[in-house]
Amino acid sequence: MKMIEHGNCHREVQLGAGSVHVFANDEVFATFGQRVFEMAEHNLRIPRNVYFSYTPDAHVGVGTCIGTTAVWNMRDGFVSPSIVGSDIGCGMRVHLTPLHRDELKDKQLKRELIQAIETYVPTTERGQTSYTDIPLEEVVKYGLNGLPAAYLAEPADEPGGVSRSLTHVEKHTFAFDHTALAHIPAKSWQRAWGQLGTLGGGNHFIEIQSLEIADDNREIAQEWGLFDGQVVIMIHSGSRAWGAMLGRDYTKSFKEAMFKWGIENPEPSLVYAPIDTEEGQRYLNLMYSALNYAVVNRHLIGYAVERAFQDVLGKAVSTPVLYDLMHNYALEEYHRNTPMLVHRKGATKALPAGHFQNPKAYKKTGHPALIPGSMGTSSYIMVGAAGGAKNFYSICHGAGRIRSRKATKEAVTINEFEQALRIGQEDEILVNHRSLEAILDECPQAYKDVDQIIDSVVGAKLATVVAKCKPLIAIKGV
DNA sequence: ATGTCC
Repeated sequence: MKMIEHGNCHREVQLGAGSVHVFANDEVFATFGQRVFEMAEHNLRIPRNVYFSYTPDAHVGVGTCIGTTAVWNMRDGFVSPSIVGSDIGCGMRVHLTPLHRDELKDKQLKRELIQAIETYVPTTERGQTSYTDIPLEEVVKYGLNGLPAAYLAEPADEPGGVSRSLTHVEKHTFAFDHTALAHIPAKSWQRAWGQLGTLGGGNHFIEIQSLEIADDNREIAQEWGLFDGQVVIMIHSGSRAWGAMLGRDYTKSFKEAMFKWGIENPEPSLVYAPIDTEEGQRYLNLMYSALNYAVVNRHLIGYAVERAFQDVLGKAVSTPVLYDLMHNYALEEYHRNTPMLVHRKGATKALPAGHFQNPKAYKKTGHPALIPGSMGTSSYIMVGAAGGAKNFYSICHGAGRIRSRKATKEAVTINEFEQALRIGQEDEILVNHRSLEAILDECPQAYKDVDQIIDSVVGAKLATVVAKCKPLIAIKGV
């Protein structure tokens, strides 16, 4: 394998059709299997690629690895539903609480919190929305701005300003050509309506965590309203069946179009089309609808968790949002003075201080980049560094799987899972599931060591740590 | 990821 070393934690691996930039320390790089590079090689056969990279959490996915950043010029580029991935708009959200972890020591209190959260956020039923008053059409068209005003009642940062719910998010509305919505069957509308504000399964979660501020970033932490021992709410969810349906349908229609155009690729699940085609445009427009859905879905989960906190701890508890951002999408961004389509599949944008693309609230510091660990290990709140420019400001999206779901179920016992959650010990992580059997494939042993992943991102000067988030409670769907 | 093959 031909390789150029670009300095700490950054290698450029040269393959037949182009190069993949890999951001990983030596230890993580050694875990990258041959199939990951084969996938890069196949993805790089998509014409006129401008940039292709892996973050340290990269692992094999359908058509394209999770942990990919792939860039084309808007003018002559390609869009790929496979590089966006199936959970369009999947992402992270953190809400702050005024509580210190010492106020959540009581196990009974934590159990009450779990129960209260589960009354508002269905984790076992598939489509049991508690928001029957919310019109889905407004949500997919206008995102957070499509919600009834009562759901955006969170106070503004400045007197007379707009709700933090609209200012402390990556984007409150993704605008697009709504005529594309006419292609969506009634059944899909109905299913997605029934899922608004629900968590979903797999790696999705609600966690209650406590913060450890990083010494080097105390000023930014203070600016963001973070303090040592602070209890925060971290949410990981996506666009549910709405995005899954679009991913499935467009993979099929792109495949037919590729056949028609005579485009071939050795990767059977990798589909793509020029941006400037009817197929490309229709997919992009509907992808925006899924981004709108996903942002609203996480917002409603956050809204519900606040109600649960108030039920258990009193009405005075308020939980303002810190930030909401995604790690699965393709969006137009300006890089090198050129409009480009940046695909991120399991990759998180992390802009540094002063970058023009930051939301107003975070222009000065850079925006928070929210990185989940696995159940039982820490998550991280990071901030982009100037060195991130070389990777189009992409960092990791989590620990990254090291074992498939099937392999995990075969390799790890319930007892080992319990040990990883420190069940029965002082710092035990409380889980909503009575039996861990149903979520065994989500055990910490299924994931890479998140600290090695973070070390790689910091080592490559892509971002720095603002706070480490230690889990107190983990709520998972099935 | 997804009422995971109506």
